[in-house]
Amino acid sequence: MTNYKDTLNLPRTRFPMRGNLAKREPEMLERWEQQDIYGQIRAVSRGRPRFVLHDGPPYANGDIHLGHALNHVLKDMIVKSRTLAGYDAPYVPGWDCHGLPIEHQVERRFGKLGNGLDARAFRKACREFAGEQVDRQREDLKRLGAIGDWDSPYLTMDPRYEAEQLRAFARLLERGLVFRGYKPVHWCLNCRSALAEAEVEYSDKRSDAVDVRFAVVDRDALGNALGAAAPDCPASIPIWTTTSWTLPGNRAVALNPSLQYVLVETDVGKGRECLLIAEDMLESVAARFGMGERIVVGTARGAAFEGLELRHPFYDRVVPVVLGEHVTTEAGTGAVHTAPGHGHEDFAMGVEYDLPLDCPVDGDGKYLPSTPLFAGQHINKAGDSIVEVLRERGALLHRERVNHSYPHCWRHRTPVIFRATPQWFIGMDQGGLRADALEQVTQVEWTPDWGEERIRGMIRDRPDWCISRQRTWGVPIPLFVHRETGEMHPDSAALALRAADIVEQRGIDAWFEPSLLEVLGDDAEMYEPVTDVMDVWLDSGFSHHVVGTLREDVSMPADLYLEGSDQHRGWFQSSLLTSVGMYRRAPYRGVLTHGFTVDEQGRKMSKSLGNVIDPKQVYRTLGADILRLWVAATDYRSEMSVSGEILKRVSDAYRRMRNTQRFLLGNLHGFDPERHQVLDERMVALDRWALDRARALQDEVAKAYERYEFHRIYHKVHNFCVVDMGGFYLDVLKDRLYTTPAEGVPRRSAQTAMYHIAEAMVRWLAPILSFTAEEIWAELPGERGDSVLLSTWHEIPEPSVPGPGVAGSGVSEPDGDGAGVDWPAILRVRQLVKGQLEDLRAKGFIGSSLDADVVIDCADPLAATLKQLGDELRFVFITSSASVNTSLEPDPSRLPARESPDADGTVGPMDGIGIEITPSPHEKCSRCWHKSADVGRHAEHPELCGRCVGNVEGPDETRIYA
RNA sequence: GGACCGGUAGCUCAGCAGGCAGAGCACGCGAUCGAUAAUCGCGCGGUCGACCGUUCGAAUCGGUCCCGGUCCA
Repeated sequence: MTNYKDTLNLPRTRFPMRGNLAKREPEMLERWEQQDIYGQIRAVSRGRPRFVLHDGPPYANGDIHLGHALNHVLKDMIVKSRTLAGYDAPYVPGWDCHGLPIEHQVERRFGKLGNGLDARAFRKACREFAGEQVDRQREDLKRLGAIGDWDSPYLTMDPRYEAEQLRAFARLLERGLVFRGYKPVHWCLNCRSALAEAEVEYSDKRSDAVDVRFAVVDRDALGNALGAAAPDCPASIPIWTTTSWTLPGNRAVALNPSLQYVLVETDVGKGRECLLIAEDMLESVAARFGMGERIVVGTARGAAFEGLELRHPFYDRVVPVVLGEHVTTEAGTGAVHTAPGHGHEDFAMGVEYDLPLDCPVDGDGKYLPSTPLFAGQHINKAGDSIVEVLRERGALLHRERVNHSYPHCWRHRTPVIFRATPQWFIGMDQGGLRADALEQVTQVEWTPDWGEERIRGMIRDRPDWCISRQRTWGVPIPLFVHRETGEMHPDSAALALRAADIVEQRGIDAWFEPSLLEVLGDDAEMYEPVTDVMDVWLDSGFSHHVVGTLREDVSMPADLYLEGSDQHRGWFQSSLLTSVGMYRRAPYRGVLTHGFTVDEQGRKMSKSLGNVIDPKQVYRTLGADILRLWVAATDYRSEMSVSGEILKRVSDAYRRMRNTQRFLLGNLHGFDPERHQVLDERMVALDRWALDRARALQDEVAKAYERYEFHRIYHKVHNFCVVDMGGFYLDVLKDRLYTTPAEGVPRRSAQTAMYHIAEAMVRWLAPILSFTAEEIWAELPGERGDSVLLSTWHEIPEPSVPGPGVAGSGVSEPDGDGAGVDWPAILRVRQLVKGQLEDLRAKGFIGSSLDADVVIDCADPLAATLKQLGDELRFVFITSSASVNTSLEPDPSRLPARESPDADGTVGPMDGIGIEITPSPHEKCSRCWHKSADVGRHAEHPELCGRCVGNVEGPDETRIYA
């Protein structure tokens, strides 16, 4: 017996079935490094329309977590897909290097500033620490396959960056946006510094809540306000507060002008007295105070009490009743203790009523020595003494512990306080900054679109931006102030520019050196430099200007900023405000946000839940491509779930796509696209169909990339591999590829289609599965560049000559696809045949579908469609024979396919069709495995069918349809 | 406490100009041993978060609520 297997063209490829990514990816990284892939991409992209994705700098502290990985993979997929779409898409990564967390790390190593290191050495240590962190993070991000200018990222601690930041700041000074203010700011006792809104987060805190009497000085005045007689017992307005430590700073009690207040006479343990309480709060207050009987003495709106004098509970001080809309009936008594140095609204009240602005608390949280009763005590420990004093003075009504939401330092997670101190601000309403920013917001494309509403609300409501920090590791605020008045130097902008030049040459330490005063010339006597540094949000916020100025390859405004949705309050906002402040325009044309990573149950990742997924762990075991595929597969607009199972599913999908490519590669063996392509009238109809499908899919894929809808790409490409390719086209193709002559048109036609599909698909995958795509690229036949990342979308050819169905077959061109063959109808019949085959298989009559003969009984036009394929129909069904019987009369009610009501391309049940499947009675050809009557007819090849004899000896088989 | 986003099969996602619930994976059974740690076929699987309303008809429109997430206070 001859071994006919040698006469077959079975797949051959070096491309392994399994990716072994953990091992192979690092090799690919090395290759990219050697060939300077980023430089090469820049070179081939030169002169194309530019697309700038500007990187938001991660903070240079700690190893990357899944959120970083997700963010950078998304950015990388965008940059790569834009490159493939024919853009010049540079990517310059950046790092945020100044700030408190790094100072803490350095303190941990070397001790607090002054104990171990002086300021200069401290800054040097910070710089070194940040540098190490950048190196670590950079290696991890590169390992994910992200391509970019990793060798020269932008670092906010680079002296050129710092200098350019100072110049940017000078521009804000020029525009008059910076001022010095004495205002309450969030103050972290651990940082010993002011905090910006964005550095504050709210969480629950347990506090002492007290109700305090503010005695009415003049009962007659109270009576007048109520339009009633003056009460004949002690009267007071109770306030409720959870921050009793601010009582020393009290300067007023605020009522809501439009709320109803009632004066009730009652006894809560100190004899008869009158209390003024918001009507809506009366019940809850009564319950809290344990009021017994009570008599309503009078009622009036809050407005009636304006200016009423009250006695401070423990200081010899008379404070007025003031009116504010911020007073609500959510909690308390409807009367709010007001300390202008300790709160926003309190401050506003102070401005309105010209109240003294006290802040009796120092930066460590201790009462100033000048504070009566509490001097030197720490506010966190003063609670008991204050309560004691209140009790002594008969001012305490009630005390309890409450849980409430309270601002915390987002670095320390400790409660912050409101404290009035002199600070530097960017004024939101000076120079029209707020209005301009709100206008610019509308010019930006926000994705998802609710981002616009979110940032608009934040800008509308935010207070002036406190930009000064009393810290060491940061860019100095380049201002000189008058030694006596504290006023800014009149030439501040120019001086800041001089300072920038100095910093550029000598580093930020130069700002703190005595020689700096030289820039002041004659004014050196009268002015001194500010020693505060800038809020780090300003560092990264200015990156649009700095990177745009320092880098020729990047132009601003950027096309896209892409960060987690939390950056609406962070970087998106700081960038917008600085850009509008400097240039009156937004720094970005589009802003895209992604959600956070959560576990399978949708829970946030946390160490305590034990559901944290470490990106390193993933790329060290499954490979970075799997992580990247997960990112692509998940709709990132809301939260993104990850878990072991999810990653396993993703790995399965990966293998599927990998193997589809492997099959294509294996069967492209011996195919030279230069010489072997069949793109004329000889191209087999089914191959035209496959090209049409690929072309249609490519349109969708390109569109989805354009819209950053990666999960659609994942599903579509995967579906294409499973359904169109594996489930149909490639399955059908096997016979033709394996059994027809290697050089013959039928096989070359199939290879032509597969070749273009592989070329197209490797590019679809490249932005996502970069490592794998590169591996495929290297195995594809034909001349090609060093890397798939240097190419653009593949142009899938359309055979120039109409296919077989069109000319005179009598069958009309149905869909415009498949060259005149109604493939959707055929696929529907095929589906039915598969079902029938399964029945027969279950009964044990057949194993392989090639054991069967099939007869389709139906009417026109389906019959004509099927008959059109003639003997080749059997290849579509992968049966030994397939024929069409038209014994059924045309019957409109049973018409299948296109004419039936649901024949809009969907595969539905088909009436009016009979399928008869029988085991083939014939011998099996040992070469092509079809069972055929003509097996054995050829004396020299007794095991072969006639078709195979031809394919082995000649003449070649002809294929027109399949 | 307020705003916004999400809740469709075990998993990832479609469907959301209202008209019989979809795909792929997973799972089960079977086939192939010429994609073999692979491939093919068949099957299984959801009261579309809950409730109420509009409608002849709602996953799709409106309302309330629950759960998860983000942001704001």
